[in-house]
Amino acid sequence: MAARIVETEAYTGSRDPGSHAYSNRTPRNEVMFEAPGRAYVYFCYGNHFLLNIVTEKEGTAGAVLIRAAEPVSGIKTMMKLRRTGEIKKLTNGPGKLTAALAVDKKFNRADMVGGMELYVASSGEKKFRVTKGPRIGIKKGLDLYRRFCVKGSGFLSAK
DNA sequence: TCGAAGATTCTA
DNA sequence: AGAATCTTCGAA
Repeated sequence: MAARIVETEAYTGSRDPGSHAYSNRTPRNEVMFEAPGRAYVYFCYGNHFLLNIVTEKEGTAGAVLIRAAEPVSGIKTMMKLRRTGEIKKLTNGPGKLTAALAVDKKFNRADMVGGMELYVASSGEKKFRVTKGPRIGIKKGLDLYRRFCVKGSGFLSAK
């Protein structure tokens, strides 16, 4: 299965109050300080996994949260995993996205560049507009406009 | 060791 | 609008 990422949010380390890596380096956010291109998967609210991609060089905390995507292939499988028949609800939220792609804790720290099971690749597309705005679902760092989405996509997160 | 908070989602 | 649900972190 594959999906086209349409919405992301950036989280940096020490300067970003909304980031997990803001205060201290802990076992959980450890991955954010490691080599770029890794996956940072984190379990939240007792029910949901959230998928991030580490972006900054080793030693500097930074990651990009994948908030929403547009299903491209393997849609049947995703519907099974998500238990819904509506394509638009398959991956239009960070927790839903991980459920649809079967991403869980075992992918934490996984290589997303050269990885086999989970990886990111360029679609080659260059004709789309990106809009930015305040991030969603957090209470700190709202003054930082680090949410980026593909303008006009019908697969953006619900909130 | 305990309590509180959290980058969410679904249901009533 | 509110609950479900559980891991993680920081304080005691």
